Amino acid sequence: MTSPSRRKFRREGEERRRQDLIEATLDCVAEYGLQGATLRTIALRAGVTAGLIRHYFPGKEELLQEAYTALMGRMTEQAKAALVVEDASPRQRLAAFVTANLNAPIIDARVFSLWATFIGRAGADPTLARAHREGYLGFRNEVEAVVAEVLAAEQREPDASQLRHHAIAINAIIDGLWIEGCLASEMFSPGELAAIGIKAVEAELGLVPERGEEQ
Amino acid sequence: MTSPSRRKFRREGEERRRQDLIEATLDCVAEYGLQGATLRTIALRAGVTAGLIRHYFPGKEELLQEAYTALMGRMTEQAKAALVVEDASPRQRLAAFVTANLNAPIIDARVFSLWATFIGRAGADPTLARAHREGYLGFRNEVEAVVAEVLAAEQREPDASQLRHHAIAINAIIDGLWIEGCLASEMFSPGELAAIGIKAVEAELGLVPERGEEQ
DNA sequence: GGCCTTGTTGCGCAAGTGTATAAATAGCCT
DNA sequence: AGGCTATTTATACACTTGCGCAACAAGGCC
Repeated sequence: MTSPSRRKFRREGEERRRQDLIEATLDCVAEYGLQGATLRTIALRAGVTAGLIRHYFPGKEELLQEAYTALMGRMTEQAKAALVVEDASPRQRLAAFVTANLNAPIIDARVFSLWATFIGRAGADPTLARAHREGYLGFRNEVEAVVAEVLAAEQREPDASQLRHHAIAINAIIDGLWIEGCLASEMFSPGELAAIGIKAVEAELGLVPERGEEQ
Repeated sequence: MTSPSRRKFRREGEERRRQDLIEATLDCVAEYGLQGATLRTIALRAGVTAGLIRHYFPGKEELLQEAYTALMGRMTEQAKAALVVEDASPRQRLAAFVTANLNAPIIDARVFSLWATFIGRAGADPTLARAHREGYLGFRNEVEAVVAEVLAAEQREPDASQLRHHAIAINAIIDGLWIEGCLASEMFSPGELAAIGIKAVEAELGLVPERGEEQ
């Protein structure tokens, strides 16, 4: 009676298993890199055996694709969510947007590791390149819309080219600070990155400091 | 006489071979990612057979380490080189620095792919993390020095904290624009990124536009 | 309760991996 | 020209990889 030691298991719903497998994949990529994210490692993390993966995904590549899509979706979703602030002036919304993007959970070493690992393949993988492009443009368009509101509230009427340049610059400021925050969070005191970001963004837009702000 | 078909080869100097192998490694990582950079692929690219690699490097890991070190060295060297401009005002040197960092050869898809691939492992590999930290701080200190000169020339006397914040912000602006330039160079007209960068940097420092510049 | 579907396991396979080591030969020294 | 030596090739090996497949059992249905 000692021989038939087959592993016990539970049947999970399809959506649940797919979610778990995708999450396990992201965990493995973040921790061990693309090379360390093997089917067996992923399966181990998800609490199943490797063979099961092929029951839900045609192959490893498709699993990675879906994992990256899920990651990007979550990132842009979180970022944009910071823009919906009730009862706030355009300028306050912009500041809240910057602040949200320069604090947890968007400043996060794991997410950064994932982003870098995947984006590094964008040059060779057109699918990744397009995914990034869409995410980036979506993000930038959101920024541009808020910038337009902020400047309108200041009675200024920038043309399309100026608006675009502002959006590109502000996007760069946020991205650049985001990277540093993720890579070396202990080098900055809490809220410092957000403060730097807000000042830089407001300087870019030529906004005068609000009364009560120190120079 | 037909049997002894052994591959012909040339003996190269040690330094030359090491350089070639490192370059081949970077090529493979940029093109196929860390997982695609196998010893056989690297050797093929370098025009030798796989076994030779172990004659120059203790193992694959050491080869990758040296390749990354070489890459970082080249990047920071190029970036800093843009700062040594003769007969120029501090403000002109800062503008030249921004311009140099937002054009070829620093804006380059291959270099970006390499940077992202390696930096994605920084979270798990302390060696990489330290290498980045040193490169980043060196870069930022250079920026801070120029900023100090620029502000001094404007008769302004920022304290250390303000100086640091300016350097962090300017660094972020350059990094953020660099990424976008590398990932989607065709989205920007030539010189556009540099123009955006210079304006953003000068706004951050509160410099008034030079006469002759359009708004 | 027994059956039936299918989610899940376990194992095997061919290809590819990094490493080790012996055999060959290119090129310098004399 | 001939030999010496260290660079280079070639082959072997143990291991991991993604994938295919057949057996198995969990849980709903009658």
